[in-house]
Amino acid sequence: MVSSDAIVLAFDTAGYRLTEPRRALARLIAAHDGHFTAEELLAASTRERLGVGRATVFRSLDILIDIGLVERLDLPTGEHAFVACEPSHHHHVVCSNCGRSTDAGDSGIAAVLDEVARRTGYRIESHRLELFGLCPSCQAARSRRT
Amino acid sequence: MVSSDAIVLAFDTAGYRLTEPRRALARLIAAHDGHFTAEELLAASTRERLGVGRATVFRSLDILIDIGLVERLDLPTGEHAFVACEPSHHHHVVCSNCGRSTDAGDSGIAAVLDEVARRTGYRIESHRLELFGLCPSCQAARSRRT
DNA sequence: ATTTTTGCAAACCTTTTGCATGGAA
DNA sequence: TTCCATGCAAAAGGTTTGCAAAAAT
Repeated sequence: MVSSDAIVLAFDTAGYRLTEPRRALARLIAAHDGHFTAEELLAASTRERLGVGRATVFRSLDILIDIGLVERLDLPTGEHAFVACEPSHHHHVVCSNCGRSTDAGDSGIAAVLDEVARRTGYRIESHRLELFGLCPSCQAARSRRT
Repeated sequence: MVSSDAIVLAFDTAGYRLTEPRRALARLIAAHDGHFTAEELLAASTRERLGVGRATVFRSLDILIDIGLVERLDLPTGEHAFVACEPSHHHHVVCSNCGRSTDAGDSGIAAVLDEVARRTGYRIESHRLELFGLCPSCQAARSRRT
């Protein structure tokens, strides 16, 4: 969970101005505990009459991705979505039912990268790992229903 | 490397009709050894005057993804691209310089999935791993130039 | 003869851009 | 007061859809 303040602070630290639209988006993003699309963010801002324009949503997301506070996801459907995250490691498990996401830590991925480099001769520069599945509470809900 | 014939055969096996546009696309896809976008495929078909329409390109790619002969990639830039692949394992290393792709095998990913499931409690249903880096020949080319 | 597939063009959806205005430093 | 950021609306991409014609079975 990333706090609204952390996002605002990150804008500041990175040398961006603290504007009302950015504060508003920080709040909206922090309020989400799962992934969200740009459109959803825009819709939320419209719903609460925050008056943040479409372009600003995209521009802010770009900045946040740059800063490392938001990560872009590509859902299995091909849709683009985003999740807020701590600016360091980089893997999430996303619940395919409720959309909530959880940090997956390293879990041995570094070793996989080394192994792939060894086998293929490629010099690995970047990677993306996206995991989808049922979170514990959706599993429970599902078995309750059966 | 996937052959044109293998693709045509796969259409047949899966119960789709063997049409001229599909044969043509099979040839074009097999001719690519790196990743390609839908637009590039369309451009290639136009260039060779194969008269395959845009819609058919997208429709055929959808089918091939379904069958498992083509995989959708999301490049670090956010662009959608595709690669032909054997219909089983599922990881590629893509050269960030020339676009060529190579099979990365399993390399311990199954173990990572187990570890993530154990740590997070999620029941992992699917995952996507995309690796980007310099292929051996681009590495060589680069060091030659310095 | 029947059913699938196709090409075309238009519709759609998402993201980006240009530019004058407004706000932060 | 200077420069960055915003909103708007239009443009640009990329993908999908409706439909009548053409091709495969």
